[in-house]
Amino acid sequence: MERTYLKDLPNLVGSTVKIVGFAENQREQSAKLTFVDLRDITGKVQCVAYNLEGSENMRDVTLESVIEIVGLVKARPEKAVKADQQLGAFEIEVKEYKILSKSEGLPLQINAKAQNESEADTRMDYRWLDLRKPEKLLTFKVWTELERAMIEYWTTNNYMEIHTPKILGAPSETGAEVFEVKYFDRTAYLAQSPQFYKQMAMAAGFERVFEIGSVFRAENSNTIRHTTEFTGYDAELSYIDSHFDVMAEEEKLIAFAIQKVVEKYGEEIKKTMGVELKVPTIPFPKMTMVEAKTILAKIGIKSEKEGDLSSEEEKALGNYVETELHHDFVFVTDYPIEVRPFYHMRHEDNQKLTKSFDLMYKGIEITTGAQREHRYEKLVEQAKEKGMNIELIQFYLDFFRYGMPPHGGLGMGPSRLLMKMLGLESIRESMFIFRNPRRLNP
RNA sequence: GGGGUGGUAGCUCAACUGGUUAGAGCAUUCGCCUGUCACGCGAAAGGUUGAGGGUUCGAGUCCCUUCCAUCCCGCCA
Repeated sequence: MERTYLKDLPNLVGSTVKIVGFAENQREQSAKLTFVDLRDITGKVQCVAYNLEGSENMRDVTLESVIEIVGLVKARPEKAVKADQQLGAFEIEVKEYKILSKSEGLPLQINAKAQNESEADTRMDYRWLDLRKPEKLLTFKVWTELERAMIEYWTTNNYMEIHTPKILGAPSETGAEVFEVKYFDRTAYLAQSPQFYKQMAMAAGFERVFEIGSVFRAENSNTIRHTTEFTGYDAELSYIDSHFDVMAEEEKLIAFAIQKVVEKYGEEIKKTMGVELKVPTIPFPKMTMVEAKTILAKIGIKSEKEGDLSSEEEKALGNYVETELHHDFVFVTDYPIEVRPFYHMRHEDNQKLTKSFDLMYKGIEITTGAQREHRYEKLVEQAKEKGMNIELIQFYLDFFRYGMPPHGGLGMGPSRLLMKMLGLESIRESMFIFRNPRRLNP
């Protein structure tokens, strides 16, 4: 007998079906009558076992056990439906059931009986149980659609997908700290970014590339928006005139992807998470760092350091953009060279400023991008000025010696984007499995 | 890495100024109950109060050390 998804039950009243899932709740009404609420990936249904012969009448079903039920789909008695808020107008009259895998006493409470959600640390220890909650599952349905839409955007706009090595002979120089790994008798590094290789793709004539891959940051950061290993979305494109071309691509990409998410899950997100997800308008607001600082000064946020935004400033700017410009996103451009890596291109008329940008979303940074310096001599000069070990990065500099198109690109953190899209309280909630400086399991 | 807050049963929490045997709900096990839906009723089991040291007649409670968690800052996406 074929398994039936719970969402399809309303069309199957009167027929006998086989359903499978987790036992979310169990109510022993008597020795002869037991209710079990079954949950699968599409929904929930109440299953009624009355006086079953040759079994324990579902009294042996512990919470979260995996069970298989064969039963009759019935409209629920009218009285029962009125009283019920949680479960639908249909139920299953159990004919037979099988416990496929019995659950022990749970280490955290995951059904409606839980008065408080378990602490984050406990939930992360038992992430697979935490994720059984339908609202947590939704995060990853949304992630899937977001990523699918971005791939659709990229592939229909002539980007090629690449996969670059994560074990590197030299750090990828994003400015972030790097993990060392033993590589036979040498030291290798985990990629902080596919930066060098997506630029190599430009040298290879790919013109436009994107990559979805893991990035590693050896930073002892303990905040709700940091993690030591996360998925990065990277894009790089050739023959641009400036960083504005990169920003134009990114805003189209994000608006397209969010639109797809809203179309598919907007209602469900509103219902389960209480968040009204808006499709952002194009173009996104843009301002230079100097302009951002001026605005912040005007609204009374003191600047802690020149040429960069503190997290307080990022939040304040996010609020300002939301209330004054009615937008969730804002590009901040023209960062000074001190806070940017050597490969960012500088303005022709101001060698102190880079043709770079960060994209802020609801007060946090989700992207860094720039036009890259593609002229070999200039690049070497900037690397030296930054005190780079030229020998160590010569393999990268060589990409620029035999003709390199002008290009630029960006790196985005989807887990941060998701966190803000869905109003999650921490980045660990938007990741399948979370890593921080201390957590290596599960 | 710096700072704040916290750590009590499997989970979520309680325990007044230090005071007898550290409690409750849920979960688990057992008993009762034909319509519950956070079902209800009864019972059992469950604890080195994160760890180590100290003060005291007496420490979950006060002090020191240490570990862990969490939030904020820094770093960054």
